[in-house]
Amino acid sequence: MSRVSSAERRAALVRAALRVIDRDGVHAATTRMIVAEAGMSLASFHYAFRSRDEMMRELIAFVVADEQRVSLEALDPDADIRSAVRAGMRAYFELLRAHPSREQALQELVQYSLRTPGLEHLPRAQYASYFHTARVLLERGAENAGVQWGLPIEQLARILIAITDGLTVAWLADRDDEAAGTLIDFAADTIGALALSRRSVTPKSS
Amino acid sequence: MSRVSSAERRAALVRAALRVIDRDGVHAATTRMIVAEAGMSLASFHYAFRSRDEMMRELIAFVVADEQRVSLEALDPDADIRSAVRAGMRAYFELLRAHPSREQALQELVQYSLRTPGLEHLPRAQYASYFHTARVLLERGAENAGVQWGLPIEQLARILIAITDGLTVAWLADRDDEAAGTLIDFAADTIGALALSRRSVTPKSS
DNA sequence: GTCTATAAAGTGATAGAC
DNA sequence: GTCTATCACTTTATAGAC
Repeated sequence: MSRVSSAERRAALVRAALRVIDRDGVHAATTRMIVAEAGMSLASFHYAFRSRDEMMRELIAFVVADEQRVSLEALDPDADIRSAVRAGMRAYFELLRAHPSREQALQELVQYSLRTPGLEHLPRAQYASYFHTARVLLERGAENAGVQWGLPIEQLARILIAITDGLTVAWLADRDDEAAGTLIDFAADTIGALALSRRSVTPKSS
Repeated sequence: MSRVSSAERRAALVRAALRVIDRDGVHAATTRMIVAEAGMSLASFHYAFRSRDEMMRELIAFVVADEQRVSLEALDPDADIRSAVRAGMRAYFELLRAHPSREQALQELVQYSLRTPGLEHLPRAQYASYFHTARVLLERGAENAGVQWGLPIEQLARILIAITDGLTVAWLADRDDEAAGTLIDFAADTIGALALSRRSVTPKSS
Protein backbone atom coordinates (compact mmCIF):
# COMPACT_ATOMS: atom_id res chain seq x y z
CA MET A 1 0.00 0.00 0.00
CA SER A 2 1.23 3.46 -0.84
CA ARG A 3 1.13 6.37 1.53
CA VAL A 4 -1.02 8.27 -0.95
CA SER A 5 -3.11 6.65 -3.65
CA SER A 6 -2.22 6.94 -7.29
CA ALA A 7 -5.31 9.09 -7.92
CA GLU A 8 -4.26 11.48 -5.12
CA ARG A 9 -0.74 11.82 -6.50
CA ARG A 10 -2.11 12.50 -9.94
CA ALA A 11 -4.50 15.12 -8.57
CA ALA A 12 -1.70 16.76 -6.58
CA LEU A 13 0.44 17.01 -9.71
CA VAL A 14 -2.45 18.47 -11.72
CA ARG A 15 -3.07 21.09 -9.02
CA ALA A 16 0.64 21.94 -8.92
CA ALA A 17 0.71 22.25 -12.71
CA LEU A 18 -2.27 24.59 -12.56
CA ARG A 19 -0.48 26.82 -10.06
CA VAL A 20 2.57 26.96 -12.35
CA ILE A 21 0.43 27.69 -15.42
CA ASP A 22 -1.51 30.32 -13.52
CA ARG A 23 1.73 32.01 -12.47
CA ASP A 24 3.92 31.70 -15.56
CA GLY A 25 1.86 30.32 -18.45
CA VAL A 26 1.48 26.99 -20.19
CA HIS A 27 4.97 27.09 -21.71
CA ALA A 28 6.49 27.26 -18.22
CA ALA A 29 4.73 24.12 -17.02
CA THR A 30 7.67 21.77 -17.53
CA THR A 31 7.82 18.49 -15.66
CA ARG A 32 10.62 19.86 -13.46
CA MET A 33 8.68 23.02 -12.56
CA ILE A 34 5.60 20.96 -11.76
CA VAL A 35 7.33 18.47 -9.45
CA ALA A 36 9.19 21.33 -7.71
CA GLU A 37 5.82 23.02 -7.09
CA ALA A 38 4.35 19.73 -5.83
CA GLY A 39 7.40 18.94 -3.67
CA MET A 40 8.10 15.68 -5.45
CA SER A 41 11.01 14.26 -7.36
CA LEU A 42 11.08 14.17 -11.13
CA ALA A 43 10.74 10.40 -11.18
CA SER A 44 7.47 10.59 -9.24
CA PHE A 45 5.92 12.45 -12.14
CA HIS A 46 6.55 9.61 -14.55
CA TYR A 47 5.48 7.09 -11.97
CA ALA A 48 2.07 8.78 -11.77
CA PHE A 49 1.73 9.70 -15.44
CA ARG A 50 2.97 7.91 -18.52
CA SER A 51 3.87 11.25 -20.13
CA ARG A 52 3.48 15.01 -19.80
CA ASP A 53 0.78 14.94 -22.48
CA GLU A 54 -1.25 12.48 -20.42
CA MET A 55 -1.07 14.88 -17.45
CA MET A 56 -2.09 17.83 -19.64
CA ARG A 57 -5.07 15.86 -20.88
CA GLU A 58 -6.22 15.20 -17.29
CA LEU A 59 -5.54 18.83 -16.35
CA ILE A 60 -7.73 20.21 -19.13
CA ALA A 61 -10.58 17.85 -18.26
CA PHE A 62 -10.34 19.01 -14.63
CA VAL A 63 -10.30 22.70 -15.57
CA VAL A 64 -13.34 22.41 -17.84
CA ALA A 65 -15.35 20.60 -15.17
CA ASP A 66 -14.31 23.14 -12.53
CA GLU A 67 -15.28 26.13 -14.69
CA GLN A 68 -18.73 24.66 -15.16
CA ARG A 69 -19.16 24.10 -11.41
CA VAL A 70 -18.12 27.66 -10.52
CA SER A 71 -20.31 29.31 -13.16
CA LEU A 72 -23.47 27.51 -12.08
CA GLU A 73 -23.04 28.72 -8.50
CA ALA A 74 -23.22 32.39 -9.50
CA LEU A 75 -26.94 32.65 -10.19
CA ASP A 76 -29.15 35.16 -8.38
CA PRO A 77 -32.65 33.65 -8.04
CA ASP A 78 -34.40 36.99 -7.32
CA ALA A 79 -33.77 39.29 -10.27
CA ASP A 80 -35.33 40.48 -13.47
CA ILE A 81 -33.64 38.95 -16.49
CA ARG A 82 -31.61 42.02 -17.49
CA SER A 83 -30.22 42.34 -13.94
CA ALA A 84 -29.55 38.62 -13.80
CA VAL A 85 -27.51 38.68 -17.01
CA ARG A 86 -25.63 41.78 -15.91
CA ALA A 87 -24.97 40.36 -12.46
CA GLY A 88 -23.70 37.12 -13.96
CA MET A 89 -21.34 38.93 -16.31
CA ARG A 90 -20.15 41.27 -13.56
CA ALA A 91 -19.48 38.30 -11.30
CA TYR A 92 -17.38 36.76 -14.03
CA PHE A 93 -15.57 40.05 -14.60
CA GLU A 94 -14.69 40.34 -10.92
CA LEU A 95 -13.30 36.80 -11.12
CA LEU A 96 -11.24 37.91 -14.11
CA ARG A 97 -9.94 41.00 -12.28
CA ALA A 98 -9.05 38.91 -9.23
CA HIS A 99 -7.33 36.12 -11.21
CA PRO A 100 -6.38 37.44 -14.65
CA SER A 101 -3.62 34.90 -15.06
CA ARG A 102 -6.05 32.07 -14.43
CA GLU A 103 -8.39 33.15 -17.21
CA GLN A 104 -5.46 33.72 -19.52
CA ALA A 105 -4.30 30.20 -18.74
CA LEU A 106 -7.66 28.82 -19.89
CA GLN A 107 -7.23 30.58 -23.22
CA GLU A 108 -3.66 29.32 -23.50
CA LEU A 109 -4.90 25.77 -22.89
CA VAL A 110 -7.32 26.11 -25.81
CA GLN A 111 -4.50 27.27 -28.10
CA TYR A 112 -2.22 24.53 -26.79
CA SER A 113 -4.83 21.83 -27.40
CA LEU A 114 -5.57 23.08 -30.92
CA ARG A 115 -1.87 22.79 -31.78
CA THR A 116 -1.16 19.44 -30.10
CA PRO A 117 -1.72 16.23 -32.10
CA GLY A 118 -4.25 14.06 -30.28
CA LEU A 119 -5.68 16.94 -28.24
CA GLU A 120 -7.46 18.80 -31.06
CA HIS A 121 -10.87 17.56 -29.96
CA LEU A 122 -10.60 18.95 -26.43
CA PRO A 123 -11.48 22.58 -27.29
CA ARG A 124 -14.70 21.33 -28.89
CA ALA A 125 -15.67 19.64 -25.63
CA GLN A 126 -14.52 22.70 -23.67
CA TYR A 127 -16.76 25.03 -25.68
CA ALA A 128 -19.64 22.56 -25.65
CA SER A 129 -19.33 22.73 -21.86
CA TYR A 130 -19.24 26.54 -21.92
CA PHE A 131 -22.33 26.68 -24.15
CA HIS A 132 -24.13 24.19 -21.95
CA THR A 133 -23.36 26.24 -18.84
CA ALA A 134 -24.50 29.48 -20.50
CA ARG A 135 -27.66 27.74 -21.61
CA VAL A 136 -28.46 26.50 -18.11
CA LEU A 137 -27.82 29.98 -16.67
CA LEU A 138 -30.10 31.59 -19.27
CA GLU A 139 -32.83 29.01 -18.72
CA ARG A 140 -32.80 29.34 -14.94
CA GLY A 141 -32.54 33.14 -15.14
CA ALA A 142 -35.59 33.29 -17.40
CA GLU A 143 -37.49 30.91 -15.14
CA ASN A 144 -36.69 33.00 -12.05
CA ALA A 145 -37.74 36.20 -13.80
CA GLY A 146 -40.91 34.71 -15.26
CA VAL A 147 -39.99 35.36 -18.88
CA GLN A 148 -39.13 33.30 -21.91
CA TRP A 149 -36.61 33.84 -24.68
CA GLY A 150 -37.58 35.25 -28.07
CA LEU A 151 -34.61 33.51 -29.72
CA PRO A 152 -33.38 29.90 -29.67
CA ILE A 153 -31.43 29.52 -26.45
CA GLU A 154 -28.46 27.92 -28.27
CA GLN A 155 -27.99 31.18 -30.15
CA LEU A 156 -28.19 33.23 -26.95
CA ALA A 157 -25.68 30.97 -25.23
CA ARG A 158 -23.21 31.39 -28.08
CA ILE A 159 -23.64 35.17 -28.04
CA LEU A 160 -23.05 35.29 -24.30
CA ILE A 161 -19.91 33.16 -24.51
CA ALA A 162 -18.58 35.12 -27.50
CA ILE A 163 -18.97 38.46 -25.74
CA THR A 164 -17.46 37.07 -22.53
CA ASP A 165 -14.44 35.69 -24.41
CA GLY A 166 -14.00 38.92 -26.36
CA LEU A 167 -14.33 40.97 -23.19
CA THR A 168 -11.69 38.81 -21.50
CA VAL A 169 -8.99 39.02 -24.14
CA ALA A 170 -9.50 42.77 -24.68
CA TRP A 171 -9.34 43.43 -20.95
CA LEU A 172 -6.24 41.26 -20.56
CA ALA A 173 -4.65 43.39 -23.27
CA ASP A 174 -5.53 46.90 -22.07
CA ARG A 175 -6.97 46.45 -18.52
CA ASP A 176 -9.66 49.07 -19.23
CA ASP A 177 -12.18 48.46 -16.41
CA GLU A 178 -14.54 51.22 -17.51
CA ALA A 179 -14.77 49.99 -21.09
CA ALA A 180 -15.37 46.45 -19.83
CA GLY A 181 -18.19 47.66 -17.56
CA THR A 182 -19.81 49.55 -20.42
CA LEU A 183 -19.59 46.48 -22.63
CA ILE A 184 -21.21 44.34 -19.93
CA ASP A 185 -24.08 46.81 -19.53
CA PHE A 186 -24.62 46.84 -23.28
CA ALA A 187 -24.60 43.05 -23.49
CA ALA A 188 -27.06 42.75 -20.58
CA ASP A 189 -29.39 45.33 -22.13
CA THR A 190 -29.25 43.66 -25.53
CA ILE A 191 -29.77 40.13 -24.28
CA GLY A 192 -32.35 41.26 -21.71
CA ALA A 193 -34.33 42.93 -24.50
CA LEU A 194 -34.72 39.52 -26.15
CA ALA A 195 -36.79 38.21 -23.23
CA LEU A 196 -40.57 38.15 -23.59
CA SER A 197 -42.87 38.14 -20.58
CA ARG A 198 -44.79 34.88 -20.33
CA ARG A 199 -48.12 36.76 -20.44
CA SER A 200 -47.29 38.61 -23.66
CA VAL A 201 -46.82 35.36 -25.57
CA THR A 202 -50.27 34.02 -24.59
CA PRO A 203 -52.45 37.01 -25.57
CA LYS A 204 -55.62 34.92 -26.12
CA SER A 205 -56.04 34.27 -22.41
CA SER A 206 -55.78 37.92 -21.33
CA MET B 1 28.44 46.02 -49.11
CA SER B 2 26.22 43.04 -48.50
CA ARG B 3 24.25 41.27 -51.17
CA VAL B 4 21.05 42.05 -49.30
CA SER B 5 20.64 44.87 -46.79
CA SER B 6 20.28 44.21 -43.10
CA ALA B 7 16.67 45.44 -43.20
CA GLU B 8 15.85 43.01 -46.02
CA ARG B 9 17.38 40.08 -44.17
CA ARG B 10 15.45 40.99 -41.07
CA ALA B 11 12.21 41.25 -43.05
CA ALA B 12 12.86 37.91 -44.76
CA LEU B 13 13.36 36.25 -41.37
CA VAL B 14 10.17 37.81 -40.00
CA ARG B 15 8.18 36.57 -43.01
CA ALA B 16 9.70 33.09 -42.62
CA ALA B 17 8.84 33.10 -38.91
CA LEU B 18 5.26 34.07 -39.74
CA ARG B 19 4.96 31.14 -42.16
CA VAL B 20 6.22 28.77 -39.45
CA ILE B 21 3.88 30.23 -36.83
CA ASP B 22 0.98 30.08 -39.27
CA ARG B 23 1.70 26.41 -39.96
CA ASP B 24 2.70 25.05 -36.55
CA GLY B 25 2.11 27.70 -33.89
CA VAL B 26 4.25 30.13 -31.89
CA HIS B 27 5.94 27.37 -29.88
CA ALA B 28 7.28 25.82 -33.11
CA ALA B 29 8.93 29.05 -34.26
CA THR B 30 12.43 28.15 -33.05
CA THR B 31 15.44 29.86 -34.57
CA ARG B 32 16.31 26.64 -36.40
CA MET B 33 12.85 26.27 -37.92
CA ILE B 34 12.86 29.91 -38.99
CA VAL B 35 16.25 29.84 -40.73
CA ALA B 36 15.34 26.55 -42.42
CA GLU B 37 12.16 28.18 -43.71
CA ALA B 38 14.15 31.23 -44.85
CA GLY B 39 16.92 29.12 -46.41
CA MET B 40 19.63 30.63 -44.22
CA SER B 41 22.10 29.25 -41.75
CA LEU B 42 21.55 29.51 -38.02
CA ALA B 43 24.35 32.03 -37.65
CA SER B 44 22.64 34.39 -40.08
CA PHE B 45 19.77 34.72 -37.67
CA HIS B 46 21.95 36.07 -34.90
CA TYR B 47 23.79 38.25 -37.35
CA ALA B 48 20.50 39.97 -38.27
CA PHE B 49 18.94 39.92 -34.78
CA ARG B 50 20.53 40.16 -31.38
CA SER B 51 18.10 37.55 -30.01
CA ARG B 52 14.93 35.63 -30.77
CA ASP B 53 12.98 38.03 -28.56
CA GLU B 54 14.13 40.97 -30.65
CA MET B 55 12.84 39.21 -33.78
CA MET B 56 9.50 38.42 -32.09
CA ARG B 57 9.15 42.07 -31.15
CA GLU B 58 9.63 43.13 -34.78
CA LEU B 59 7.30 40.36 -35.97
CA ILE B 60 4.44 41.45 -33.71
CA ALA B 61 4.82 45.09 -34.77
CA PHE B 62 4.66 43.97 -38.40
CA VAL B 63 1.58 41.81 -37.86
CA VAL B 64 -0.35 44.55 -36.08
CA ALA B 65 0.36 47.06 -38.85
CA ASP B 66 -0.58 44.50 -41.52
CA GLU B 67 -3.90 43.57 -39.90
CA GLN B 68 -4.90 47.23 -39.89
CA ARG B 69 -4.07 47.58 -43.59
CA VAL B 70 -6.11 44.50 -44.62
CA SER B 71 -9.20 45.37 -42.58
CA LEU B 72 -9.56 48.85 -44.01
CA GLU B 73 -9.70 47.46 -47.56
CA ALA B 74 -12.88 45.42 -46.90
CA LEU B 75 -15.45 48.20 -46.91
CA ASP B 76 -18.46 48.23 -49.26
CA PRO B 77 -19.31 51.86 -50.06
CA ASP B 78 -22.87 51.14 -51.30
CA ALA B 79 -24.80 49.50 -48.50
CA ASP B 80 -27.19 50.26 -45.70
CA ILE B 81 -25.50 50.09 -42.33
CA ARG B 82 -26.85 46.70 -41.26
CA SER B 83 -25.71 45.13 -44.52
CA ALA B 84 -22.36 46.86 -44.27
CA VAL B 85 -21.70 45.48 -40.77
CA ARG B 86 -22.86 42.02 -41.78
CA ALA B 87 -20.77 42.08 -44.97
CA GLY B 88 -17.71 43.21 -43.02
CA MET B 89 -18.11 40.43 -40.47
CA ARG B 90 -18.80 37.84 -43.17
CA ALA B 91 -15.68 38.95 -45.04
CA TYR B 92 -13.67 38.47 -41.87
CA PHE B 93 -15.26 35.07 -41.29
CA GLU B 94 -14.35 33.92 -44.79
CA LEU B 95 -10.77 35.01 -44.07
CA LEU B 96 -10.91 32.95 -40.88
CA ARG B 97 -12.25 29.90 -42.72
CA ALA B 98 -9.56 30.24 -45.39
CA HIS B 99 -6.68 30.77 -42.93
CA PRO B 100 -7.71 29.49 -39.51
CA SER B 101 -4.15 28.91 -38.43
CA ARG B 102 -3.27 32.53 -39.22
CA GLU B 103 -5.99 33.91 -36.95
CA GLN B 104 -5.06 31.43 -34.26
CA ALA B 105 -1.48 32.60 -34.55
CA LEU B 106 -2.58 36.20 -33.85
CA GLN B 107 -4.26 35.06 -30.66
CA GLU B 108 -1.19 33.05 -29.69
CA LEU B 109 0.97 36.13 -30.20
CA VAL B 110 -1.23 38.07 -27.77
CA GLN B 111 -0.85 35.33 -25.15
CA TYR B 112 2.89 35.11 -25.81
CA SER B 113 3.35 38.86 -25.41
CA LEU B 114 1.33 38.95 -22.20
CA ARG B 115 3.63 36.30 -20.72
CA THR B 116 6.96 37.68 -21.96
CA PRO B 117 8.78 40.25 -19.80
CA GLY B 118 9.29 43.42 -21.80
CA LEU B 119 6.52 42.61 -24.28
CA GLU B 120 3.53 43.09 -21.98
CA HIS B 121 2.66 46.45 -23.52
CA LEU B 122 2.33 45.11 -27.08
CA PRO B 123 -1.18 43.63 -26.71
CA ARG B 124 -2.40 47.03 -25.55
CA ALA B 125 -1.12 48.58 -28.76
CA GLN B 126 -2.49 45.67 -30.77
CA TYR B 127 -6.00 46.13 -29.36
CA ALA B 128 -5.79 49.90 -29.66
CA SER B 129 -5.09 49.26 -33.33
CA TYR B 130 -8.04 46.85 -33.59
CA PHE B 131 -10.36 49.36 -31.93
CA HIS B 132 -9.12 52.15 -34.18
CA THR B 133 -9.74 50.03 -37.27
CA ALA B 134 -13.24 49.04 -36.12
CA ARG B 135 -13.96 52.69 -35.39
CA VAL B 136 -12.89 53.81 -38.87
CA LEU B 137 -15.00 51.05 -40.46
CA LEU B 138 -18.05 52.06 -38.42
CA GLU B 139 -17.56 55.75 -39.21
CA ARG B 140 -17.18 55.20 -42.94
CA GLY B 141 -20.05 52.70 -43.01
CA ALA B 142 -22.36 55.17 -41.31
CA GLU B 143 -21.24 57.94 -43.65
CA ASN B 144 -21.90 55.78 -46.72
CA ALA B 145 -25.34 54.79 -45.43
CA GLY B 146 -26.29 58.32 -44.39
CA VAL B 147 -26.83 57.50 -40.73
CA GLN B 148 -25.18 58.32 -37.44
CA TRP B 149 -24.57 56.24 -34.34
CA GLY B 150 -26.83 56.40 -31.29
CA LEU B 151 -23.97 55.25 -29.03
CA PRO B 152 -20.40 56.50 -28.58
CA ILE B 153 -18.41 54.94 -31.39
CA GLU B 154 -15.68 53.73 -29.00
CA GLN B 155 -18.28 51.51 -27.35
CA LEU B 156 -19.47 50.16 -30.69
CA ALA B 157 -15.91 49.44 -31.78
CA ARG B 158 -15.25 47.47 -28.61
CA ILE B 159 -18.47 45.49 -29.03
CA LEU B 160 -17.59 44.65 -32.61
CA ILE B 161 -14.07 43.50 -31.71
CA ALA B 162 -15.31 41.50 -28.71
CA ILE B 163 -17.89 39.61 -30.78
CA THR B 164 -15.34 39.03 -33.55
CA ASP B 165 -12.77 37.65 -31.11
CA GLY B 166 -15.37 35.49 -29.38
CA LEU B 167 -16.64 34.23 -32.73
CA THR B 168 -13.10 33.35 -33.76
CA VAL B 169 -12.10 31.30 -30.75
CA ALA B 170 -15.43 29.44 -30.60
CA TRP B 171 -15.24 28.61 -34.30
CA LEU B 172 -11.63 27.48 -33.98
CA ALA B 173 -12.80 25.14 -31.22
CA ASP B 174 -15.88 23.58 -32.84
CA ARG B 175 -15.80 24.69 -36.53
CA ASP B 176 -19.57 25.25 -36.51
CA ASP B 177 -20.13 27.37 -39.62
CA GLU B 178 -23.88 27.63 -39.17
CA ALA B 179 -23.65 28.86 -35.56
CA ALA B 180 -21.03 31.41 -36.64
CA GLY B 181 -23.28 32.69 -39.43
CA THR B 182 -26.21 33.04 -37.05
CA LEU B 183 -24.02 34.93 -34.58
CA ILE B 184 -22.86 37.29 -37.33
CA ASP B 185 -26.46 38.00 -38.39
CA PHE B 186 -27.42 38.70 -34.82
CA ALA B 187 -24.47 41.04 -34.30
CA ALA B 188 -25.21 42.92 -37.52
CA ASP B 189 -28.88 43.31 -36.61
CA THR B 190 -28.06 44.48 -33.10
CA ILE B 191 -25.39 46.97 -34.12
CA GLY B 192 -27.39 48.10 -37.16
CA ALA B 193 -30.34 48.86 -34.89
CA LEU B 194 -28.17 51.38 -33.06
CA ALA B 195 -27.89 53.59 -36.15
CA LEU B 196 -30.15 56.63 -36.41
CA SER B 197 -31.03 58.25 -39.73
CA ARG B 198 -29.53 61.73 -40.01
CA ARG B 199 -32.98 63.27 -40.51
CA SER B 200 -34.45 61.80 -37.35
CA VAL B 201 -31.83 63.46 -35.16
CA THR B 202 -32.44 67.00 -36.57
CA PRO B 203 -36.23 67.27 -36.13
CA LYS B 204 -36.23 71.12 -35.79
CA SER B 205 -35.24 71.66 -39.45
CA SER B 206 -37.92 69.35 -40.88
C1' DG C 1 29.16 38.35 -44.34
C1' DT C 2 28.42 33.54 -44.33
C1' DC C 3 29.39 29.16 -42.96
C1' DT C 4 30.43 24.80 -39.56
C1' DA C 5 31.07 23.42 -35.09
C1' DT C 6 30.14 23.74 -30.49
C1' DA C 7 29.16 25.68 -26.03
C1' DA C 8 25.82 26.04 -22.20
C1' DA C 9 21.47 25.28 -20.56
C1' DG C 10 16.94 23.14 -20.56
C1' DT C 11 13.69 19.35 -21.97
C1' DG C 12 10.98 14.65 -21.37
C1' DA C 13 11.81 10.26 -20.04
C1' DT C 14 14.34 6.08 -17.74
C1' DA C 15 17.63 3.02 -15.31
C1' DG C 16 18.87 1.23 -11.24
C1' DA C 17 20.06 1.73 -6.22
C1' DC C 18 17.62 1.52 -1.94
C1' DG D 1 7.35 3.51 -4.18
C1' DT D 2 10.79 6.97 -3.99
C1' DC D 3 15.07 8.66 -4.85
C1' DT D 4 19.69 10.18 -7.64
C1' DA D 5 21.95 10.09 -11.73
C1' DT D 6 21.85 10.14 -16.39
C1' DC D 7 20.44 9.47 -21.33
C1' DA D 8 19.17 11.43 -25.65
C1' DC D 9 17.59 15.36 -27.54
C1' DT D 10 16.47 20.32 -28.43
C1' DT D 11 17.03 25.01 -27.48
C1' DT D 12 19.43 29.87 -27.95
C1' DA D 13 23.57 31.83 -28.73
C1' DT D 14 28.56 32.28 -30.02
C1' DA D 15 33.42 31.22 -31.58
C1' DG D 16 36.31 30.90 -35.23
C1' DA D 17 37.49 29.28 -40.05
C1' DC D 18 37.05 31.06 -44.66
